[in-house]
Amino acid sequence: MEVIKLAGKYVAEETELKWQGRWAGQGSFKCLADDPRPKFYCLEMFPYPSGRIHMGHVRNYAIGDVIARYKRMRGFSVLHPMGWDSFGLPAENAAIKQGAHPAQWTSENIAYMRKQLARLGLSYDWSREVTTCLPEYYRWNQWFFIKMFERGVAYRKSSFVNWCPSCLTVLANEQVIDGMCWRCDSQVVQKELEQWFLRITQYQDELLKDLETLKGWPENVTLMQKNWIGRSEGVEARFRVDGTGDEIVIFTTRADTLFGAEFVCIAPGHHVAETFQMDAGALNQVKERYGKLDEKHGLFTGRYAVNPVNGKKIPIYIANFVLMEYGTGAIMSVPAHDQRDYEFAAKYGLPVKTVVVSADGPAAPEGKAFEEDGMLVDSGEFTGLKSADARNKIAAWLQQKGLGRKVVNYRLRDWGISRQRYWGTPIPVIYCPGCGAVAVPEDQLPVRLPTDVKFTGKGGSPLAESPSFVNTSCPKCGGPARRETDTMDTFMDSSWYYVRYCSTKDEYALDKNNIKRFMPVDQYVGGVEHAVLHLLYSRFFMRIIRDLGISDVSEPFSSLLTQGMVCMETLKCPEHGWLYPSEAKGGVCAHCGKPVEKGRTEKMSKSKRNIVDPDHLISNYGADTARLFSLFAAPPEKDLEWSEKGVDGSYRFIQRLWNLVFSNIEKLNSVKGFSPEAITPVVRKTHQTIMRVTRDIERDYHFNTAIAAMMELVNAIQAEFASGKEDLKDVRFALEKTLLLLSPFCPHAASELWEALGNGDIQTQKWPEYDAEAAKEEEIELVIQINGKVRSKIMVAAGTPDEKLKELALADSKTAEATAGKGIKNVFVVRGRLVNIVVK
RNA sequence: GCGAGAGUGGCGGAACUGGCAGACGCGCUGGACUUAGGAUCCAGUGGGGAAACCUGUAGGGGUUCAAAUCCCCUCUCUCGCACCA
Repeated sequence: MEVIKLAGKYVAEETELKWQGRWAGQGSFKCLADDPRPKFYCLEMFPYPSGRIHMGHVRNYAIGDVIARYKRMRGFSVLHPMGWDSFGLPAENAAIKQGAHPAQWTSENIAYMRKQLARLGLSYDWSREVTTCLPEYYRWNQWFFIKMFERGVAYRKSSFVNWCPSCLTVLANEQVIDGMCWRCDSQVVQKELEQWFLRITQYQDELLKDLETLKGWPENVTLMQKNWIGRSEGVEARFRVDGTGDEIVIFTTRADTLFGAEFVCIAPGHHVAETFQMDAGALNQVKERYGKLDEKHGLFTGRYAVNPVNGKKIPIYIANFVLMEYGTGAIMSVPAHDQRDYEFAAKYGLPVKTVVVSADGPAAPEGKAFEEDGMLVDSGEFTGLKSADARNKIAAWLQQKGLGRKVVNYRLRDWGISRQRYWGTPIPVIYCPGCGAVAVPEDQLPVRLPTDVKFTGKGGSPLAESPSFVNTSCPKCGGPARRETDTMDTFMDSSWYYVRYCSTKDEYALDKNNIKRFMPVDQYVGGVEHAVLHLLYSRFFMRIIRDLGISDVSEPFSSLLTQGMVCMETLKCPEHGWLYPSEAKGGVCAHCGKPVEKGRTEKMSKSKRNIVDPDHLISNYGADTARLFSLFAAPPEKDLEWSEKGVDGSYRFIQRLWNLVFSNIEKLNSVKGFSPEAITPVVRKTHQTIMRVTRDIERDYHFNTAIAAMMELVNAIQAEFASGKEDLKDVRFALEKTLLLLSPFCPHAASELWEALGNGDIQTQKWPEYDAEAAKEEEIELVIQINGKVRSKIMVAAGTPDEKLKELALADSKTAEATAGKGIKNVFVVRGRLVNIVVK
């Protein structure tokens, strides 16, 4: 090893394995709850164990690891755990395809990926590892479910659900994207099933309001949650159905347009629709187009509704664009002031009555509804009021007459958690013919997944196929009973795992003291794709945990960093389609020799084949390079474009530093223990670099500029050596500080070089301090502008007063040249930087 | 359609509260050392020009002594929501 080093060749693997072995052996990253130092909880979103990590993981975990290591050096007791979000469909699909049991498939994947993470040198406390598919974890999912069931937060109802005919399961609304399954892109259909729901809507106001307290979250994420919750204030108004005793309750946010209602539209599933005698075929047509975006379809019911404000009889339509799930499933249609109603009225030849006019601004363009607020006309006693005022007065009027009331509506719906799948947490409920749905008693938890299940992939819940699982006795009356055979949405698992990490594997899962010690998470790092799903469910769960008296915390994640995607150029062969980079060497297709077309840069994905395998990357360059490049190529929140050449650059930087140390190792070690005697340029640069790196990390983790600063310093050190006039004490000082700064980014190389300088373990070192005085330049370059254009630059002593700067600038020969014959109108001085002379 | 964000060299990206545009890296050009170089080191590198100098941060206008940064308009791209009444 020594020989290799002296030959000036940086060999990453050897060094990295050495340090990884040492850290593991010493338990370097164990976090103890009774540590007297202040805590810092640094968390990255745990992965689904799909088999191998991808570059997105590398980036995510590199970011988190730098933060964890930096905070350790800053004197925090850092909790930095890792685990596995290990329930879910792929394991089951693999079982159907390959016959391996999901448990086996999953644990093999975990074993492999754990090694991959270790190979990256990530500083995790593995004694807290969480694996959600293990009974010791998922029993707590069941426990939470029971607690929610007892409190009425978990409940059962029959409802139309989003059904993916390919995955053969129910999807949450959040998992339906443009009418397609989020996982397999199949068209989602509606199916009626008995389902378990969690009453997240009970917390909707709080979840909305507390978004304001999340100062450490990116605004776009809180905004997405806000829109998702979708609070809107309006009124419900009751429209009597003429000739029957029925009523249709509509919801509107525009009570000011009530006098302009020309018809009423109800959703195809609305209960009043069933009372009407209608052509079944025509009704079915509307139903088929329900929720489809293309065109509006309606069916006149032959009935009329009575507008409560003016007694006007208006036709009732069943319309495909009215959603059953939102509001009351019925609307009043005001074609003059709502674009959708306008289009509907145009299609079916219905009247358009204007009741709001613009006070001063422009009227609506021809063929469009006027949707702005304005002043009321033709609205009885409310005529002449402004919209906002009218909304209040009309609402009050309705309320007083018992014809309506003010309401607040939410877009958010309760969370359906039932899944007709095997590889998830069994829902701990027993159905007894006498007692109904009964929760499994706590002391009988966990309800384990049975192992005698066949994976056919055909319909229904696999658990129903296991008689030993299904048949049981009622916990209440002891009579024969059946178990619930659905399993839970896997988002349950990830909604509270961060709480589980607060205790080690051996400790009680919900230890209050541990949770108090570590919660909330100080820094959470993950992909923006979880902006609503996982992050909203977690916020909901934390409140459940709070209300169960386990914690005082409401918000689980104080600060959130959403890292950008890892992208790469796509390559395409006209004949063979997408190509891996290795199939396109030399710009031609490896299969047919045709020139390769370069496509646009897109998120790395297997289907587009624009991927880099972390294993290859690490075996070619090492973990330090992989980490360094993922942090250097872009700031964390932005997308990162992967570039092989860029990786070379990062590798070369480490190598340069490495060579700098080892080719001067004896000289450097001859001054061990000495400090610089004066503030020489390289010493000053060192202080400046510490300042910059610290600032860049503290300011939203701008690692890319922090790394750039370190590169500058290394370049400066190199120049010192190259000059042949280096002061050994100074360069040793500079190198040591560089290694300390670099150690969170490239921990292995930094450790090795630190040790080579005779310094022991860098892990135990503090983050370096800088001396602001020493960082100050003695001389500054004063920029002299004439009329805003740079005309000259002169060196002046730092701290020169403004008056003197002005004098110097005016005395400058180039200034004289440029101002010759022109009168000086004004002179502006920017302290210590610039003088701008304004001439005629 | 609504909402959010972004547009800077050949490329990824810098530029703190308006004050030298292009840090750092890649690429490229020239040179050194070499049997060799896709290694390493040195120098150069926004565009135009021999030079002084001119010009330049998507496009157009404005504020200012001074604008990538602030204001208005236009264009393009990315993301989120999308018949939510």
